[in-house]
Amino acid sequence: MGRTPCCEKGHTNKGAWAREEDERLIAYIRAHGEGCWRSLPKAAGLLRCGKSCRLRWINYLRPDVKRGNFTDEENDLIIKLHSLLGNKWSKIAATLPGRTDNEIKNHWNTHIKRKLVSKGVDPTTHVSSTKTNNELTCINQNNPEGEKSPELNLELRISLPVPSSSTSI
DNA sequence: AACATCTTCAACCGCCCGGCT
DNA sequence: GAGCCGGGCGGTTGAAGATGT
Repeated sequence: MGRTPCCEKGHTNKGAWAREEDERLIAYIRAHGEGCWRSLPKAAGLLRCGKSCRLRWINYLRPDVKRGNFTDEENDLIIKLHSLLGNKWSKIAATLPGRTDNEIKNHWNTHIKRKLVSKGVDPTTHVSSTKTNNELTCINQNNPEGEKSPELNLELRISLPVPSSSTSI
């Protein structure tokens, strides 16, 4: 309550981005880099709020963003990370180069979640629904935080990005 | 062919956190 | 230490396209 909105009141565009808006945003960021999102729209001549620009750039326009076609390896990794981290989409995205938190979140909600349910696995707890109540009780006692299902026997390694020739810019 | 229903995903909303004054 | 501000995050919405009847 009482919090000022993220951008000045007045007419800002909402909804889908027009090609011209994309081009303006790309051109501005190419020229000036990612700076202050709040002042960017005005500087770039866009009738958008800063948050909208940031989201559009990060999820769609960034040159290194990979879109669609999640591989089996990526799906497996997302499932493992979700069992460890829960809905920490940005953390999960950080381990998948070129993937954004928004895309992973969408992919989880539309594809992976359903896949797990069809296999009888609870997508929230990652516990198989075929477990008996006793088994579930044991699991919960071993894992009061509910962060990780022991039976998953995860082998997860998170490593820093390898400095490679792919350093663009 | 026309309409209804379902699915997908880009984008918005509001809250939280951390840096700055 | 307190308050403000901007950035970032996660949940949710709704338009557009796909599929079913």
